[in-house]
Amino acid sequence: MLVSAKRVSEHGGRTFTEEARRAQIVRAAIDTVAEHGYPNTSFSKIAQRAGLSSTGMISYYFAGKAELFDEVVATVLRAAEEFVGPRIQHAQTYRAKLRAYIESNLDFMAKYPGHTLALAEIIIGTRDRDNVPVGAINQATASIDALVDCLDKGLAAGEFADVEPRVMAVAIRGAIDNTLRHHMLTPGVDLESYGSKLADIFDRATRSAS
Amino acid sequence: MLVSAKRVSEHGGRTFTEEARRAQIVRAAIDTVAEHGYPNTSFSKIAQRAGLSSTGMISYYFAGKAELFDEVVATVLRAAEEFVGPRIQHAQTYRAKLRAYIESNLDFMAKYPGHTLALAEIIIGTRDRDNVPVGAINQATASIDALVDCLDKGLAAGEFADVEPRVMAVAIRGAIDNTLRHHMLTPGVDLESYGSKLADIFDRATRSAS
Amino acid sequence: MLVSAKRVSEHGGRTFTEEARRAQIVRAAIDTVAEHGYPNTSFSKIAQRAGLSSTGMISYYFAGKAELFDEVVATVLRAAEEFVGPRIQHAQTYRAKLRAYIESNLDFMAKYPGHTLALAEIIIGTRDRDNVPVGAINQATASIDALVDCLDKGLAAGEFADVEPRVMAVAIRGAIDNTLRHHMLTPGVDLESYGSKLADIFDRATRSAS
Amino acid sequence: MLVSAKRVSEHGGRTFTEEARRAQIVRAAIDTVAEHGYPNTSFSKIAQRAGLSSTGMISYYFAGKAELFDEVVATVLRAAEEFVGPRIQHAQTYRAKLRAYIESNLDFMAKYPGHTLALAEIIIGTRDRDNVPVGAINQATASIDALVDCLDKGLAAGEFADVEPRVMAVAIRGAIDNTLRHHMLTPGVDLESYGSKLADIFDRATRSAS
DNA sequence: GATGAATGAGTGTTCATTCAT
DNA sequence: AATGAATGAACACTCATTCAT
Repeated sequence: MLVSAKRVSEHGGRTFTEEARRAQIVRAAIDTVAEHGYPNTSFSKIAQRAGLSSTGMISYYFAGKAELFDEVVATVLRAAEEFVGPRIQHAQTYRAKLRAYIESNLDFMAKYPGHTLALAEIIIGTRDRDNVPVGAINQATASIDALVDCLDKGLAAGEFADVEPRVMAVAIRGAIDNTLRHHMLTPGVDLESYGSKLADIFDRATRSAS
Repeated sequence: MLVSAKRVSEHGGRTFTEEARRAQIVRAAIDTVAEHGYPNTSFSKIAQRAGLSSTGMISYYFAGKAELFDEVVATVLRAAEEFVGPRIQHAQTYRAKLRAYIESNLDFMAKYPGHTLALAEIIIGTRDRDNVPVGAINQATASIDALVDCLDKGLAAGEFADVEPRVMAVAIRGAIDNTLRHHMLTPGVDLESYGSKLADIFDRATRSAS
Repeated sequence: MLVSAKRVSEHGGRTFTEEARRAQIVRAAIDTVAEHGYPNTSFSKIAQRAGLSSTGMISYYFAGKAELFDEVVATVLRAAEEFVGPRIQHAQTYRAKLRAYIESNLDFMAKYPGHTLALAEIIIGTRDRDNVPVGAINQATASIDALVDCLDKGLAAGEFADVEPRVMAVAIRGAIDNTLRHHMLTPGVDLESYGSKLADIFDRATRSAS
Repeated sequence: MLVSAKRVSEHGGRTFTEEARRAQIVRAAIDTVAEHGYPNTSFSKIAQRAGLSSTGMISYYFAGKAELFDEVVATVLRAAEEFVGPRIQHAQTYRAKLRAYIESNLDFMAKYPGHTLALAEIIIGTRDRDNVPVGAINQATASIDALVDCLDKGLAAGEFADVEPRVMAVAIRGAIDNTLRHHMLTPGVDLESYGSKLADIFDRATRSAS
């Protein structure tokens, strides 16, 4: 049997050009959601931004609306993880890891505000056919679980005091996301300086009340 | 000229039945958004839930989609304010007011989870024709501003240490909202117990690092 | 048998107040058509302009859309006839009557531009259920017939030369109506001065070519 | 890159089939307006007549109602110009040109009564959002201006006497259009014979009163 | 593999009319 | 006699998806 001339990437047996097209569409989808909001995002707006002549192309490359936005979410999360992950791992103490988590998240937002905004819109707006916001479960819990894990270990190591890890993790994640939202509405805000201040808040919150 | 037999309420010269219908539609809209998500909410879904024969009825009572959802937002915010306001005013110190703010917000969410969920979806999903999420600005800043004011006064009174009021306010609001979101996804969570724990977190965060 | 307390006018057994309401609605309809055009004229626009609280009132006083606009047409034609008729009758020769017809028509238009505009829009736009513009037939032929009659008699009296009455009548009527239309689009035009010039044209056209 | 297999016409980068569909829809629109009148013309009536499965197809090929009817007007005017133009240019004197204008206009109407009728309805019925019948301005003034120009030149050449060009032009145009209207209502009329008689009228009207 | 064309259900909104009171 | 409320069909238009080529 001959090997196919078209090289196939590791992603579900797709060719390189196929993968490139998908990436192009995903990028256009991110930008469109960021600009128009998820409810106002349609295939035709995405196709237009991607420079495609018809919406049929999108359906050709993605099985449906759900698959496209799943890929969008995955893409943004992957980018965020690549940006944030190393900085957390590089930190020595759990307290330092917590600070790195908060600050690097805000740095990522500052660098890719559209990505983060689109992510939030899609996660909140997407539901499966049982009306359960299924994408949200995966993503939100994944992000939260990582934080919980960090807090758990820090507690065990005696670095944090008086912390209920899950409550704290949910609060931190919400604080980070809301900071972006606040930033989008009041453009004067400097996200980077917010990072260290936000980190300060939760640094203090994880100390004993003394 | 005799006084009209139809009694007119204080709301913009509308009759009682008119006001009742509007309230009925607003209620149905809240429930529909909470269940299906804002992007999947249509007039026909709302009409169906409200037991109306056609979507035309909704257009008959509301000038447009925007007016309906403006009223939804206003209704939920009014309810929240009535619930939360007195508890904050009743607290004596600013530190106590902060705790009351957090706890009563979570209590409100526990009591009317659909209201709060719908509110968040609409605020995030609604944009004006310049793609600016205009409802969000009004509401979000209003809620944030109230918190900032409380923190400012507490700082002046020497009750809080090391606080940058706006950063802190944004964080608190985000933590509260995300707690609801987390609660919706993982139904086991007890919102009321979360309230005091969340209050603890920000109580500690507003103390001096010692 | 007792006489009804409500006085009844000669118009199909309607009371005075009824007739007043109808007149009020007809007036509002004329203005609305003149301003928005016949295709954009709806009962709600008319009701609004007439100061009525609901469109139901219009349906209450008029059996349907057709009856309302029939009355509008009749009203405008009656007004025009009252304005134009005496001036024609007062003229001594048929040539003078023709001039009087043209000039007084343009004077009427100058005085009630909305009426004439609305009339034209409705006549052109209205069809019965067989798609025949039925109102138009009645009105247009009535107006044309009067002109034809005048030209016929003038011909018999030897005042006009080389005239095919119907062709001429249609041309005159069209010239008059188009002058109004032209006036509406280019507001600088002085309708009154146009009247004598238009009369000159057809005065010459009815002379022998010699 | 290879040249696309789909051939593209010169009209705004549209393909042949696209252009064909548009023409088909425009044709159906003309017929529908001629039969039902402009106010009673809807996308669904047009789609039905064009043999299309849904009104969505029309929106697919035309950006909106306005674009469709703009194209209808342009199509009819183009056809009329192609029909009328050469006959006017072929005439040697301005007096002959005037006769050619009137007669060829009526010949066109006799050949395409639906086109002309539809044109008149759309022009009269269409307004922009300031209630200005904008299409009318362009078309009516264009047609009038051509006539005015002819009369001006004829005056300068000493062919016409005692003529106020604009008044005369408006009268001629109105006479022509009204003749069509009259013809539609009373089908016995022979438009072609009307043409020479109408030309006679304005031929006489442009001679000196002697 | 790629695409332009087509589909049909769905969107919010307006319409003239009816009806119970 | 008069009216506010309600109706349901129709409106122009957009949607994600399918399909023949």
